[in-house]
Amino acid sequence: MAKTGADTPRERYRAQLREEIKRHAWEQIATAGASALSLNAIAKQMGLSGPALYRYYAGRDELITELVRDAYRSLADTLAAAATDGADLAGLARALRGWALADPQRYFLLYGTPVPGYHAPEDTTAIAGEMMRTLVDACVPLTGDAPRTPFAAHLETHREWAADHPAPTGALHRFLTFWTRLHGVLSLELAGHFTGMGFDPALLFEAELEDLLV
Amino acid sequence: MAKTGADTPRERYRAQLREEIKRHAWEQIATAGASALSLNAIAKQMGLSGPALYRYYAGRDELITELVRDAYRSLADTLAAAATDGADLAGLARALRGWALADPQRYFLLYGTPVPGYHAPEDTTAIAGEMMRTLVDACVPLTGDAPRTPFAAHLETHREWAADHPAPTGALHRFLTFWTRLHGVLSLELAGHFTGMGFDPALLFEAELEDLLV
DNA sequence: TGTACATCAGTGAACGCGCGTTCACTGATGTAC
DNA sequence: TGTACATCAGTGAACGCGCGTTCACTGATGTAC
Repeated sequence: MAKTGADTPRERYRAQLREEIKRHAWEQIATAGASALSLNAIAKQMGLSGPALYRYYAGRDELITELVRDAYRSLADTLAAAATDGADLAGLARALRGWALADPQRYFLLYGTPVPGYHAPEDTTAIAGEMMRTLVDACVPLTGDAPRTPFAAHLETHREWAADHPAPTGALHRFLTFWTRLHGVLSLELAGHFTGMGFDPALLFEAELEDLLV
Repeated sequence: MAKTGADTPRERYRAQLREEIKRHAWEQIATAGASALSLNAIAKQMGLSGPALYRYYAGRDELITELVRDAYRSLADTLAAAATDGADLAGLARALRGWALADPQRYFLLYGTPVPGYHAPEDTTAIAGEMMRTLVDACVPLTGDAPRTPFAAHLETHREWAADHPAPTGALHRFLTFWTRLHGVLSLELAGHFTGMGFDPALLFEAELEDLLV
């Protein structure tokens, strides 16, 4: 019997209940937004009293932090899995879109309105970095002769954020445009700014993607 | 003396106080985000008791609605003013960026995480439409021979949203990419997703803009 | 210019609510001999 | 297999808080004659 490890029945039960709490939390976020998330409401929904949840999370903040971490983890894994399956940049883009559409509020928890005071914990930025690496990798094969724009020159001397990645600067530039452009279409779509306009956001997304692959 | 019109001293005072309330509301939003906006807190900040504000706004919702309207109005006016001053599409883009940077939370109030239940009142969508018209207008001179992409074809038959605007479909397409791409860079920048990466977001914005003008 | 009345800004008390969180406790589950 | 003890999940009461909102009121400002 390993002394470490979470495999006593009680520990399994604990882990299971932590998951159930998070499931209800996500439901609540999807329904009313992250700012409305309430421990008491979750407890009620689970048929428990409010204080019971404090056995599983130190407080509201810890729960939210874990939700953020899980969301980053899920997105990073989704992209990594697609890449492992041989997806090219277009495939990754569609994986991203699918992930976002599956749960818009989860997307907004990562990329939506920031809470002025809040700073993400260390490890989530590490996951974000992992994600970037996956995407930059997918950008490398597409990098032909990069155009000499002022920004390209600027990047040449400002690429510390990709210090652990030997990709050509052109790939970094492509990654950034990939990220910002798709985020642009996606977030406006998810926020409902296209509703009532009549065109199909999926096609706009594909058009932007097309432009990105040239 | 016109019977209509807001020009008695009392009415001027009323209007003035409504403005002061909104000023404090914006301050509070900038500090803690829109979801933390509280009438009581505003009252306290102004040296008034809570209920006093009900002389000026029917409630929290009415205040927020007016803030949203004002934000749309401000952005639409900023763009329209730039256009009147002879700005081209690049000029409008920079006006947009300036407006966003001046008060990020105001930008996010319009384009950030949507509150799942909320629907904007009629007139704000009208202002949004006015804004689009300004931008589409600026796109017209740039429309050369539009490429025959699938999305361009789709737009050809799905352009009711610009029904009152005789612009060529190419201009509509350009407007959409203008909007989504700049929003992409801007919102990631404002949300702080570039901090710590080392490069200058302004240059990335300019690079995207450059690409848009070709 | 002065008086009588109406308007209206702002107050303080109160209501009901839900929040996060603490605490002392009960009762069930698991462990050791 | 049975007993004695430790662990720990969950409860209910309580605290303090701030919220939006209502209500009956006071007192100052403006209007009419």
